[in-house]
Amino acid sequence: MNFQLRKKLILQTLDLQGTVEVKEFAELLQTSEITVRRDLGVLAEEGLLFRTHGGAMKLSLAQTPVHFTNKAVSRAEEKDYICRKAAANIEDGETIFLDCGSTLARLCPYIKHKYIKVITNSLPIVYELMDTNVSINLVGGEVDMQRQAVHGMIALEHLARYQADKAFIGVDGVSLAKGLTAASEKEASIATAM
Amino acid sequence: MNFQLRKKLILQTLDLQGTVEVKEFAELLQTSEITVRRDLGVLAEEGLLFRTHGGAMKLSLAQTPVHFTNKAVSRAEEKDYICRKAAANIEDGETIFLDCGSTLARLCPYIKHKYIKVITNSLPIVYELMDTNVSINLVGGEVDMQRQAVHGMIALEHLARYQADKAFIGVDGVSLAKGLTAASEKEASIATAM
DNA sequence: TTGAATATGATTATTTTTGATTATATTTGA
DNA sequence: TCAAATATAATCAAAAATAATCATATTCAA
Repeated sequence: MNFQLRKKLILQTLDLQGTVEVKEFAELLQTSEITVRRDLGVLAEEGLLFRTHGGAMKLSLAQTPVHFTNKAVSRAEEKDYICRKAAANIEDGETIFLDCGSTLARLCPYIKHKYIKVITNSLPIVYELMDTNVSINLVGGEVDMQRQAVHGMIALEHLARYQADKAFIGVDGVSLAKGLTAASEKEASIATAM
Repeated sequence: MNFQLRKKLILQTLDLQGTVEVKEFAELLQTSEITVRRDLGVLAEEGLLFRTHGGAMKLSLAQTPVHFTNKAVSRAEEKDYICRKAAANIEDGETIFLDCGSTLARLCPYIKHKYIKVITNSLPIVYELMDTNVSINLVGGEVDMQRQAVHGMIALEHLARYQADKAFIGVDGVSLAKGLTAASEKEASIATAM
């Protein structure tokens, strides 16, 4: 019984049962627990399963649905710094465009007490600004579940009907040669429209 | 039964029932109450549920303002009955309008597995149908914080551009003399447009 | 055959998970 | 408002799983 075979069996069982246990597998494969652990470790490293205490789970089982409030933000400190700087440029009475994205969502705590009008396509922002002084205009159109934002042609048309004092947009890349860049046409078109 | 599995079960039950109790779950999961409490604590920390005394609540139920929550709990059984009846009339492939309101929001659990297209102005509905098979078109316009819905002229214009197979609308009153009535012009205009 | 590379197993610390216990806080009902 | 009932937090201890380390086999090539 070599690694390849064990790997195959582990993944097969996982696919069938959803979970496997180290003990159970050590017995089944006639090997030691530490070997099974090592196998699971390698497979987890390869992204083929989710390692748990005492065994492993199928990836699809381990994933929890993404919700508005629960996004583990990377570079949180840097983003907060940017947001404080941005918020300092927003004054009462202004109308501002807010793009979708994790950085922009973090802007909310800094502006929620201001008497401003926000036009946005981002659902997390709408939720963050619920029950605050900010009045919100939500861009309509197709809801992109993954990005938790509204996109598409209708959204662009909606934006075209409004005018704001300032726009705060998210970008995925910055370079001297190309300037600001986005990861997809969806995001780029909204940012451009704003 | 490890943490990941318990987590999965807790979230699943929460999604289905809206609330869970520590005692109930300790028995169901064959574990101690303190372990369930710890699990709920972790999940609350991750922003996946709202912790209550003695158990936990679904975020969408807990987060909504008092007004909405109160409406949501009253006559829950009757509303669920209506929703089941309504859901039975929705078939895969259809496009439906969904009005805002507490009754309509309760329809979501019954339709989330269907392959349909929903056009709505209700934010709780968008939230409930996030990460489901349903594709959502969100009506744009002014966000009414109290109703957690989009209203106004732009919303009506947005609606006018779409056509659906069926519309499910909320009403505040029924009488032989006046027919269906709404509590405000805002709600009435959206329902009429749909 | 030798020796290096790899795989496996045993042993021991260390970490994680869980449950028991006691003190504190919250809820509920009179 | 108060007191009983209930739930929770805090602390500790035990059990289980894992990591780390080293030793032993196995394989493969020169």
